[in-house]
Amino acid sequence: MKTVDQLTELFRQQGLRVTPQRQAIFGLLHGDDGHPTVESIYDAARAQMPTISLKTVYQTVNDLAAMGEVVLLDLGTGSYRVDPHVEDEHHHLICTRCGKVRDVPLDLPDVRLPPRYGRGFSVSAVEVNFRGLCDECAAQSS
Amino acid sequence: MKTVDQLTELFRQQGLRVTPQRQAIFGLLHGDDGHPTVESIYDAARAQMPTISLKTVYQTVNDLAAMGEVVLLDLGTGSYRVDPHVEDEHHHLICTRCGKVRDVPLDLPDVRLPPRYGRGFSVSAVEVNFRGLCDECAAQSS
DNA sequence: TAGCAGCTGACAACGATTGTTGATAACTTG
DNA sequence: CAAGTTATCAACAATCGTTGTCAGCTGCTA
Repeated sequence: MKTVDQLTELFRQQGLRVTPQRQAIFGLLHGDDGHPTVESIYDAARAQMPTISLKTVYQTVNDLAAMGEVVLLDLGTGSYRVDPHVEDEHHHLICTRCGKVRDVPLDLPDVRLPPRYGRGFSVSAVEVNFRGLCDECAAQSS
Repeated sequence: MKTVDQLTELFRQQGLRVTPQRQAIFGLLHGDDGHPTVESIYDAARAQMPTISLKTVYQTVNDLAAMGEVVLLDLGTGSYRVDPHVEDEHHHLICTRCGKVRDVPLDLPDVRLPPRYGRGFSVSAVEVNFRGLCDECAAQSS
């Protein structure tokens, strides 16, 4: 994830204006190594800037995703997860109960589509999802 | 996918009643080797039974999923895909444009979570998604 | 400093899915 | 075979996450 200044510069280069709201979101994402939902970014942003709207957060996050500075993950948890970690290829570990997501820096040269089954498709990405329970949720589900 | 008669028996064993609507859905799923959406099952069912409701289809599909006779896939295409193929382990090839899904009967003994990254999680499933464009969509996106 | 592109934020729409409800239909007991 | 109980049916509306609309305003650029 780039710094606030780098993202500011990037937005200007793209002809997008840099507002205090957007900079607040940049800062929140830069310091976050998790996979926040848009809603949780919104909550954190409101702590600094009570009038910011959820729409603005969605818009900024979508702009960042369009530039490739962030990835919007749809992992079946009901809402997008914003992944600021775009530098290295990695996969995900997902708690099926609470929705927690953890990075798995897994390099899988062997995970390749057998040519026989790939006919008629041009594959551009492979994603691997490990699903299970995190310790906290496993402890709860007594 | 079990036959209509097998599913009828299974529903009775579970204490669920077998209605004509449910049997129609059983028949549609048994003859389908694709990955229909709930909506498309609804459309097909209405051809036989014009008064069936979408809610009934959802309910029946959820019941089947709870029994493990079907898997509800959330592949980021915006709606569930019903996968009647539960006998063998397999993964999926997904067209990012039209949402078409194809089975990939891939056995991946090597896709295992490195223990180092699995701490604090008990993994119960691994899913591999190959994303790309099917030939029809690739031809369209000129 | 002025002007304007375009962002902000309140509101409502949207699609997919689920909850609620009166009426109806299917199993079960006699 | 008949009656009662119970769960399903299907219409309606709510819900959730996300996106569209639009008037007003703000920050860039000249």
